[in-house]
Amino acid sequence: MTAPHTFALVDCNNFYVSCERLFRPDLRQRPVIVLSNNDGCVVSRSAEAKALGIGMAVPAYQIRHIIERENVVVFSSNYTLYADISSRVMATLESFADAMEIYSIDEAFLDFSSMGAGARGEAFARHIQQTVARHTGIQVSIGIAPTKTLAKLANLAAKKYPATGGVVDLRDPERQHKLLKLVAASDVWNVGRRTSRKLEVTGIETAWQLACADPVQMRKRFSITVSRAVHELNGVSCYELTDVRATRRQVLCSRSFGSPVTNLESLELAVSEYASRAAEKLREEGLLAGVVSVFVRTNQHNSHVPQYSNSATGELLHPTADTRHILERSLALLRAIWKDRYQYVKAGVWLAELQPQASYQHGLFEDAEARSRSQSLMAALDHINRRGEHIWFAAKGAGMDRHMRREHVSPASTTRWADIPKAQAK
DNA sequence: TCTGGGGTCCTAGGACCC
DNA sequence: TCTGGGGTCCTAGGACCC
Repeated sequence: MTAPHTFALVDCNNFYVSCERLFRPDLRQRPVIVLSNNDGCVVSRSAEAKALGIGMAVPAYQIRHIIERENVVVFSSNYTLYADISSRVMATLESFADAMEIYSIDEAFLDFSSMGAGARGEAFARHIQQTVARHTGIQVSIGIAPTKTLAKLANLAAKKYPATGGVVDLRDPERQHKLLKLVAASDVWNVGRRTSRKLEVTGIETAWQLACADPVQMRKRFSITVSRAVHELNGVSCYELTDVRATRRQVLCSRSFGSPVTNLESLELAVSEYASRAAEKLREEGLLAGVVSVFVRTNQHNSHVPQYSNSATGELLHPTADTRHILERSLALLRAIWKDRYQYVKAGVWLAELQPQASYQHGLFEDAEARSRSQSLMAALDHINRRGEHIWFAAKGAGMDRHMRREHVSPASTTRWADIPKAQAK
């Protein structure tokens, strides 16, 4: 018999808001929110903002009255800052377990399985909490359990009930049952809005009822995902720790426009930008792409406007990370799906069939010399762009970012010299 | 007027093969 | 005229996550 798993899910509290507050301690008791790109939706809220009834993912314009009446502090998202703080948090967490999976910018699963019983309980979790806070200023919540799904729920409880001090150890079955009866089925990991509505029809409303369901029946009536959720709620682990970076399947770069775009030239400009950025991401991770897709769409939220949405996919001649090849193919694909007389609000570029550059065997008819020249050119390009003196290929222009709304952005406090706060000398 | 961006996994159905 | 069955692979789209 194999030893039972122990997973810890560590999740940063109100992550983006917490990052902003690091440099604005004056905002500690104030309601603060962070908006998505284009200042579109709410993506992070302080406890005070949640208390005002501001929901997650709510469009900003719908809560304008609350913002004004309650004097809510609003930030545009500053991903450079958040990524930087995130990597500091993750570096700290890494030292506490043999294996770790970075699940998102503000969450990581730690594997406590191989650690001694004493070194994986509540006291150890509090030690992790304190260390992260001391190193980064960020508060985290920690849920401990025998499956990832239960660890997620433990984390939810740690956030929901202040008396826990942000740590819940859910290894004890009695405690599991108690919690499952308190939370809704829709709070379970991988049970989204769609599935929870269907579950309700069959009389399943709480996590406990879901846990009591027959996994074989759930597999038949719903999906393998729901059946796994049932197993995991019963302490049977279906999801192992995975190395996300090593298995990455796609690279996507897309953006909504600040205002609708009607002419091909503007779309070409946007797609060029996204293709360039996607190619850069490929190179950052040492990958090559075999396939590229381009998509465009009109505003699906506005029913008064003619709707059009389309995508096109094409193979690259050889697997490549060369901006020029990806750009050329992307623009050809865009022209194939572009139609006149529509108001476009979004476009994007996908790269797929990725493989590590290191293991790539080039084809018989491929020009090895050209490939080596391409790599040198791309390396030079990346070097210059990292210095902040952006250069680009002719098609790219000065970029669509000019059109993006970003009215409340904070300074790049930790990544740009000029923006680093200065200590006052007395 | 104003509704994000970047991912993964699963499924159904079609093409194709023997 | 009658017109199988089983398998694999691929793709588009859906559901979900943060």
